[in-house]
Amino acid sequence: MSDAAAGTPESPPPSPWERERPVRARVTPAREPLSRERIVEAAFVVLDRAGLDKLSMRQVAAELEVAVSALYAYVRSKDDLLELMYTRLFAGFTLPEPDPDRWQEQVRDYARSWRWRLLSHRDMARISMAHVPFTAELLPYVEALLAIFRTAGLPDRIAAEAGDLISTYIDGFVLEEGMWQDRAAEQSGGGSLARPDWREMADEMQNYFASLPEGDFPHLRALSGVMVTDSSDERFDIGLEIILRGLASYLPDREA
Amino acid sequence: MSDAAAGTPESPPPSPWERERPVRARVTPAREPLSRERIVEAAFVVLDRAGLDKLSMRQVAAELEVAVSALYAYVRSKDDLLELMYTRLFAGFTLPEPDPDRWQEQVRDYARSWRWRLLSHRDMARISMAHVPFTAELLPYVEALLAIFRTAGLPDRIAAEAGDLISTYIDGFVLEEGMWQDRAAEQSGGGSLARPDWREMADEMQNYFASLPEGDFPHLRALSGVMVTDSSDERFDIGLEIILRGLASYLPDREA
DNA sequence: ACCTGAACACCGTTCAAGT
DNA sequence: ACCTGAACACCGTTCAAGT
Repeated sequence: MSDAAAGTPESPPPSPWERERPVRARVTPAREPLSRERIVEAAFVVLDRAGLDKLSMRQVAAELEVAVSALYAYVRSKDDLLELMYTRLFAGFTLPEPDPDRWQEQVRDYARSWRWRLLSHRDMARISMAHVPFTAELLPYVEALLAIFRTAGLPDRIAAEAGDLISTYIDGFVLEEGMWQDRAAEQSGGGSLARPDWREMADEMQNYFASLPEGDFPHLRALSGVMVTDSSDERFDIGLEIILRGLASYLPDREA
Repeated sequence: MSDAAAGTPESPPPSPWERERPVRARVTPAREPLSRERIVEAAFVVLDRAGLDKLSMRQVAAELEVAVSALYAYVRSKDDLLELMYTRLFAGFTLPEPDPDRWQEQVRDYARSWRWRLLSHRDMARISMAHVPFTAELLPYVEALLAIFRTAGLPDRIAAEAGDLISTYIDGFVLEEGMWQDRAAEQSGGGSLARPDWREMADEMQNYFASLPEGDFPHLRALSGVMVTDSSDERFDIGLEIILRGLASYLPDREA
């Protein structure tokens, strides 16, 4: 049917309740209406406060002071909500124009800032691991990363794998970071307001390794000092460097 | 108190119920008693049938034809059970004596067989990702892997990171494999008896990439043929090779 | 249009009670 | 000693009903 055929042109006739809205007789502060955005926001609040294992639709609803069932008008399922959170973590993220002479630095920058994003919300790496960025909203990021690898001159099969490899590395690394943090938190305090006591845990772990029987665990004992360090930034960069060197080995020899 | 002080020497007096056991008047087949081993076994059965999301203490109990509460005499919690499953996946796993001349092959063998172990049970990679092999039972495996890297001549900081990097890669790769399988299964059948239709899915994904607008996704389009292949074995080996080459770059130059 | 209340079919964990 | 039954405090999701 054409536009002309539809009786009222721009908008459908207002429903009885819509008509009453302009009055704005809100004595009580009248919360702003629900929306996907507000739900996702509340979900992040619950996530940071309680962790992924306690992130429930009911808790999100409570955070919004709304009945649980109300959420389902905006969100298909809990899985859907988690995917929205994953997608939102990319918001405002930018990848540079590929520069073949600086591809390693560009990948390093990407990896570091993606790690920071993951660290900005509790258990975010677990959510990230469970998703694959092949949705319409996220494909541009995949494209931009592949652009860096391909422009650098990596063979196609390597470039295709490189994105996956780097992403898995980042997610996996941050996931583990989170596990140590959780363990430190539950050890030192028990409650939610316990500060991680990160350093104390690293010391304890080093003592654990160092206390192993010499005959059975020579290598673990030897590495006890470097296995668990208090600066995980350094450990992150080392793993990243290993991957970058591996990738670089596939580059056709470049002449000056 | 000494042994002599305790009235009955070897064993405590039998309880009333223990006393009745020798009669063996079992008309009904009388299930063998519960044990950690039996519980873990049942958990694997439930896992393979229903997946991790539906693996519940109640389902495990049902599998054993026992009340849920009975499990808690053998297992501290569901987390504890998952850890036991993780540990059991290592059972019988062996790592070779480190041979500096064959370290790359040794790591390849390790990675491939660990991947096969993960693939032997549904969602096992997700369970693996959530754990760290620093328990008393699993430390020998960590030691053996570190032995390969250190004996090969890798610097300590690199060797310490290498184990983590490889393990994360394997878990992450298999995790993703599982996600594709799940997606293929729910697409092609819906029920539990649906065969994955793996190839069909790969084709569909390739078409998806190939159908993207040329201007916006030149690299994804160019790589559509290699991003999703029907043989993930090959993709696994490529990622592994990238890591191995990166590690090898830290080796002091070896003379012939 | 937008939200609530109640219900359904599940969870993990505890604990008194049975044999 | 070993297990059961019932209870508690939760889940995700649906759907008729309210305004």
